[in-house]
Amino acid sequence: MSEDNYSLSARVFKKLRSDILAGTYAANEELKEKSIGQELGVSRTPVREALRQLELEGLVSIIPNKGAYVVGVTLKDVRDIYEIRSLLEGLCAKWAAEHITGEQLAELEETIYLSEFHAAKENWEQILELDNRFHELLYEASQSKELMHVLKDYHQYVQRLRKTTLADPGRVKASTEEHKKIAEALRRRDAALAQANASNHILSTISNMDRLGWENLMK
Amino acid sequence: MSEDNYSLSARVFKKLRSDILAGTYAANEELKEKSIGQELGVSRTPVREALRQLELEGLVSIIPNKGAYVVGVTLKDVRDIYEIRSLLEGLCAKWAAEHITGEQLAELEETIYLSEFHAAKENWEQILELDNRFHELLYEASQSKELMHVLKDYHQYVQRLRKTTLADPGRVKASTEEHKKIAEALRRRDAALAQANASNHILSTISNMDRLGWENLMK
DNA sequence: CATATAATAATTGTATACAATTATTACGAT
DNA sequence: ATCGTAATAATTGTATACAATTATTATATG
Repeated sequence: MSEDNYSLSARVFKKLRSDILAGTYAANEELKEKSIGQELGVSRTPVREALRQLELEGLVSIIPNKGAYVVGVTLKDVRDIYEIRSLLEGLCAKWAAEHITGEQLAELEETIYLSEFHAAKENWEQILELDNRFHELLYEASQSKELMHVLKDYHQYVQRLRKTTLADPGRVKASTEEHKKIAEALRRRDAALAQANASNHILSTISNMDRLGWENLMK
Repeated sequence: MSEDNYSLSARVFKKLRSDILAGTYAANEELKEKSIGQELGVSRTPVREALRQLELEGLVSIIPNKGAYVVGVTLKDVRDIYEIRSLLEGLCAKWAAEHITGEQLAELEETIYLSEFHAAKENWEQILELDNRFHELLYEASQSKELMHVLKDYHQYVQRLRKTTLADPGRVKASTEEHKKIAEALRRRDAALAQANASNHILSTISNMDRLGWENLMK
């Protein structure tokens, strides 16, 4: 397990979440506190805390006095989440249009500029990082704690897929163009346009995945 | 604390969440594991598990090795959540239009019928229960695990306010009419209309709260 | 052989003990 | 008196011990 300075609970939580999302465990597989603790070299206590958190995330189902079971993430789940995100990223952009600062706008445009730079060199890691940064900036600019909270959750959720989809030159180019349109609308303070552009941006991600074939993406 | 057969962790979680949402604790107030455990007559273990869960819900902020602090729910938070819900309940109704069964539709209409009955008698408790039932039925009919998950979360979140707003004869009547419109659209399998009606239903709840004055609602 | 039931083991739930970290107090130097 | 620092206390983090519950096995009975 990673050797950073997070608590054991937090590390177990991250590890399990990542493994579940990566499909390491079969759906409905039982997660026994003892065995997981042994695998990760920790006691049951941090494992229990992690499992309780995963239950709230909906990745694990806990039956009292019985056990914790993996709730698999299906293709439909991911699709639904993108549909939900489409609406919420739209709302986020709308609110961002009303609140974004010049500084934030400049940062936003910088991520676009850098994306084009790294796209030419096919630096997929940096591109993914910049894409994350773009969206996180929008979340902050929305000035809504609640919206930021739910969107960050979903963002984590689909992180694994994003790695695949953003390693495609064609999609990166299209995605960057969509980011540009969002930024333009924000600069014009056109809330409705920003909303539509941001919403469509997520919808076109879905189309792209349809094109690539979800089955491969989900492995 | 309630004497049902849930685990201590679950009971502490519910109690703390309810207290935080009810404004029992001041914003940024520190929640010490020992004192909370003593108040509730349990050890630190279930308290810790509850606090970790509340952190994920965004109701508590945990600083490693320091402590857990209450994240207050502001008026703006609640407003934002209703805006978010407006979009998601719309999406939910759209999907429900595509998947709802005759049986579910019948149940939905029954809640409307019973609401009118209890409205006449001003049985606020039953009305709230029926309103909950109406929305939960929609969640199920959407056939989307993810949408159901997020909507149920928000539903819990604003539960306290709903008690107040649904104890107003005028609002109950209007709300029931809106439920009727949603059900009608579902019966016609008109997804777009169902979406619009459900979305507007939440928006009119916001208007109603504006009318009543949020300050009073939040106490 | 199939089934019911008692005995045993395994697992989760909770409390407590100890370790690590942070907060508070006491005390001395300037 | 103020600041810095050591000593002490309080709090969180983790592991372990014990209790309660559930699962498994063994055994008896028809």
